[in-house]
Amino acid sequence: MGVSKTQLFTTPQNDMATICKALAHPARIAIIEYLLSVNSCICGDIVNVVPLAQPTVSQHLKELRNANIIMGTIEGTAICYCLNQKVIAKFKNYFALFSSQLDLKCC
Amino acid sequence: MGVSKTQLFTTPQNDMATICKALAHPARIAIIEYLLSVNSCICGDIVNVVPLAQPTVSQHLKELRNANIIMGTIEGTAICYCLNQKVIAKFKNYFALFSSQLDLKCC
DNA sequence: CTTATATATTGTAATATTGCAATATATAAA
DNA sequence: TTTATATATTGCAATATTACAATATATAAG
Repeated sequence: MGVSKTQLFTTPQNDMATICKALAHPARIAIIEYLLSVNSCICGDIVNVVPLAQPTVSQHLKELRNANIIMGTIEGTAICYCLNQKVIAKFKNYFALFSSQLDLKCC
Repeated sequence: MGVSKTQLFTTPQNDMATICKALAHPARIAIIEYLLSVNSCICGDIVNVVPLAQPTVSQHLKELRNANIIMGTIEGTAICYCLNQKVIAKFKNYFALFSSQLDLKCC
């Protein structure tokens, strides 16, 4: 039907899927890499970092905001964007847990 | 247009986006969690673990296979599924790098 | 107030994803 | 060979995603 049956899964499962979905596009990966590379919040110029049209970048930023991966605050004509450390850390811890369980016996 | 402009981004960026996309559904997260919980390869019964119809589960397994996150080998009437430790580890290391860079000065 | 700049929203077309019934395939058991 | 079991594939409808032109909004500068 085109709609994920989210109600059939646990909240943590849905949470992880939501974060992954927000990262499931190279433009959004590029945005996050840029935010990490400057090691601070940045005001403006995200549009220049991503090789897509301005409305498209704005749309990708919105998805990252909706997933709580970044936060934006208005700063004059520009908008200051920051990573949400909590969500990124949560994500990292989840996969650290994954890989710590990865001493499988076969294959 | 509905197609991601992957050629505009780097290979690592596209790789990460591809892995995230494969994990961007609670059913696929559930499948991976199950594979981790049994701490081995499992033959059969994945369909019983996910509350969706058999063809739908088969489709989700295919996507995980295409993204190289799991591998399946035929074992009689069943199929043995295993996690691909390399890809999971790559993913984990990527986000470990992310979080190690997360000592931002502001926000 | 007017103009320039930065970002968001709307509308729309192309394509992808999700879910499942129906069906196919392939091996094991009888 | 026939039947049962496990998994995959096909076809289709509903919905979501991606991209961008056009337009809107909002602040700063003149």
